[in-house]
Amino acid sequence: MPTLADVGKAAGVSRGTVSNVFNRPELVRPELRERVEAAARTLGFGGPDPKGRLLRDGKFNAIGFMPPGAYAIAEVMRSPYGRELVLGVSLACDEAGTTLSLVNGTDNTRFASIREALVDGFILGHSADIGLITSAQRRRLPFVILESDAGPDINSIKIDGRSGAVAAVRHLTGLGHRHFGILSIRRTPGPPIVHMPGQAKRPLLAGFPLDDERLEGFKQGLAEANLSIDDVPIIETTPGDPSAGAVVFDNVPEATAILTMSDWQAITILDEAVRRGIEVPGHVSVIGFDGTAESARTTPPLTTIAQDVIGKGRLAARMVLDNEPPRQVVLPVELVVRASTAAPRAKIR
Amino acid sequence: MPTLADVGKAAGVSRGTVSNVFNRPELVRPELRERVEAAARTLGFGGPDPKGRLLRDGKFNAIGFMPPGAYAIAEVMRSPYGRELVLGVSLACDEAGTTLSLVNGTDNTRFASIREALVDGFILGHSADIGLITSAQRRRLPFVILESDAGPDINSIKIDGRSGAVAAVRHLTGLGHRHFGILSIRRTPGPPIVHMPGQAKRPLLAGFPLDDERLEGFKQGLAEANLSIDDVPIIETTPGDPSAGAVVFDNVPEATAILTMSDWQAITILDEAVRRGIEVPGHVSVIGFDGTAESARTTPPLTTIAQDVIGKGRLAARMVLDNEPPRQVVLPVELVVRASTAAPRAKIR
DNA sequence: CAAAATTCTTGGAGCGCTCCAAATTATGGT
DNA sequence: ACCATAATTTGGAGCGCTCCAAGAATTTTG
Repeated sequence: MPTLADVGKAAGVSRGTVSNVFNRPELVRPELRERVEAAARTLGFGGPDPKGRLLRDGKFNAIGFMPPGAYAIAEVMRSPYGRELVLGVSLACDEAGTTLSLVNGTDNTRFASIREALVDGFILGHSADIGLITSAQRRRLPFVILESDAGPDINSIKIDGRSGAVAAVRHLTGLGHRHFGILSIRRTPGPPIVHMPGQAKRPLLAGFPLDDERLEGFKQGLAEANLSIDDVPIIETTPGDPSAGAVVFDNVPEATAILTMSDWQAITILDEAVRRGIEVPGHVSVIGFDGTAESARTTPPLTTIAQDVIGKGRLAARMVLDNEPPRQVVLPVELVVRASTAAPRAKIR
Repeated sequence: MPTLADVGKAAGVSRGTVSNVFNRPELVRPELRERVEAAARTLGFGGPDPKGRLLRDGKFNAIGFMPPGAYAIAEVMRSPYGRELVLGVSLACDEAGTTLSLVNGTDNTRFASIREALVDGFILGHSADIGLITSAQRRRLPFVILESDAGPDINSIKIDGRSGAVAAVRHLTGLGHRHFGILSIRRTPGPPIVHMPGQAKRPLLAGFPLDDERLEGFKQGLAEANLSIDDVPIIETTPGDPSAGAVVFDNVPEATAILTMSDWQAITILDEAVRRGIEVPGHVSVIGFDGTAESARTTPPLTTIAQDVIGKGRLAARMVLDNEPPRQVVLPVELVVRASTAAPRAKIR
C-alpha cells in the first residue's frame, strides 16, 4: 500500500503537499496538483489512509451499541423491540453524521470488546453486570446504560416498568380476570423454566433490574385485587423461544389471562393459540409489553404496555453524542388497549 | 489522557513493560506487575488506547454496511427487507467476531464516507452509481455490491429478480387476472408518481438495475399472457410511503391484481384496503416481493416472491470477510402462495 | 527594480501503541 | 563462587497522517 510519502517521492514533492492535494486542493497550485494526482494514480494510491488521520485527531466519529446481557447483535436484530431501539439510535446517528458500530461481545469477550471498540462513546444494553460498567468507565468515554439505574454518576435511561406492569394487571383484573399466567424472560440460554405455585424458589429476583421491576409490578397489581403472585404460575423462556406459547398453554390451561414481558412473547402465544384453536381474547386474554409496531399488526391486535422505543434509542444516542452531565431518565409507559384482551367468559374453557 | 509512557514513568518502568502488563501479563514478574497496575490506577489509565494498536496492526476488525442509494441507515432499519438483510450480515459478524459499522452517507457525503470509513471491507447496498464503486475500489478493500452486477472483477450478489417478477405475473394470469396495476419504487425523495397508460415517458428504465429487472420481468410475464405492460398503470412511491396504498386505489380502481416491488409496499396496500373496505383477495389480489417474515404475518398472509434475505446478508458479509477472488452470485427466488391472491371475481367490483 | 506582500511548499513533531532484538537480571548446577 | 541458561525488561523503529511554523517562490507595489 503506497503512502503519502511514496506519492510525494514519485511526484517530487513533500508529504505535506500530497496531503494538501487530497484534503485542501485549493491550497496547491493547479499544475503541481495535477502532477501529484498523476503520481497517485500511477502508484494506485487511493487517498490518505484513515488510520493515520485517526491517530492524529483521535476521533472515531462513531458510537458503539453493545447488546444487553450476553446477547449477540443478531439476537437484537431479531426482536421487534431490539430493532426499534437500534432504529432510534440510528436515527440520531444519521442526524449527527456518526457511524453506528454494532459491537459484539460474548460472555467472555465483552470486556475486551469494550476496551477495544473503535468508538467515541457507548450505549450499553441493560445489564446487571457491574463489571461492564467499570470497563466502560475505564475507557473514559461517554456512555449510557439502558434499563437499569446505575447511580447518579452514570447516564441511564429506563422505562417505568413497574407502573407498566401494574397497569397491565389492573386492566385485566378490571375486566374480571382472576386466573393468570406470567410469561417471563429467561436471561440465560436454555429451555423454558416452569415455576408452578407452591414451589420453593420463585424467580422474583432474577437479577435483571428490567425483569425484576416488572415482576414486582405484576405482584403489586395482583395484590391490589387481593390476588397473590405466589399463586400464579411463572414461566421463563428466552426472548425468541418459539415454544413459549406451547409451554404456556401446556402448563397453565386454567389461566384466562397471560401477562408477558414483551410483544414478541405475546406474539408467540398468539401463534400457538391459532395452532390449538384457542381464541384470543375469547378463551384467553394476552397482553404484550413494549408497544412495538408489530403489536399493532397481529391478529388480533395486541393490547400492550407501550413505550417509545424509538425515542429511547434516539435519546440514548444523543446522550452519548452530546456528552452532557450524567442524567438518569425514566420514561413513561402507557397501556394501549387493543383487541387481545377482553372480559373472561363466564365458564372457563 | 495518560498514555503507556506516562504510566511507565510513574512506575519506573518502560513503555514496553506497561504494554505487557495489559496485554501479556504472564510475561511480567507479579511484583512489578502490581506496581504498574497501581501506577495505572493512580493515573486513571484504563488500558492501552485502541488507536495506537490500530495504527500498529492496521486492522479495524470491522466491516461497513452502506445503505443503497441515498438512503440512511434508519431507512434501512425501517424496512422489513433492510432489517433482515442487516440481520443476516450481523449473523456473519457475530460468528467472525467482527464489528458491524452502519455507515451513513447522504448524497454528498457518500464518497467521503467510503474514503474514511474505519473498516476492513464494505457491503454496498444496490447502486446504479459507478462513482461509488470507484470510490470503494480506491480504498483497496474487499467489498461486495448488492443487487447489481458490476462486472467480473467485482463481488456482487443479486437475486434473479426478472424470474421472480415473471413468476408473480404468471401466478396471477394463471388465476385469471387481466387487469393489473404495478406499484414500483421511486428512488428519489418525493411524492408518488403516477404513470397511466398512453403517457409518453414510462419508467421502464429507472436506472436502478434492481427495479429495471423486475419491471422487465413484469413486462415479459404480461406478454406471455398477451398483455402489454404499456397498458398497465405504474405507480412509483418511495419505499416506506404510507400513502402508497391510497394512491394505488385512487388511480387504478379497475385492477384486479396489484404487483409490487416489496412486501412493505404490499403491506401498505393491505392496510389501505382495510380502511376502504376492499377485500383482499376478494376484490383485489396483492402480491409482495422478498418474502420477509412480515409477509407471513399479515391479514391475509401475503403471496410473495420470496428470497433468502438473511442468507444474502450473511453471504455478503462472508464474502468481504473471506476476501476471496471476486464472484458474481445470483440467488434464486421462489413464489410463495399464501392468501392474498385468488381468482378475480366474475364481475369487477 | 528592490522591497513588501502574497502564495506555495516543506519537513519536523507528534498522535499511542506493539514488535522485536538486545540488554539485563535471576536461577540453577557444579 | 562462577558460568550457562532461563526469565524479564528495555527502547528503537516504525505504523500513516495532519498541523504548523518557517522557508521558498512568485507577484504586487511604490
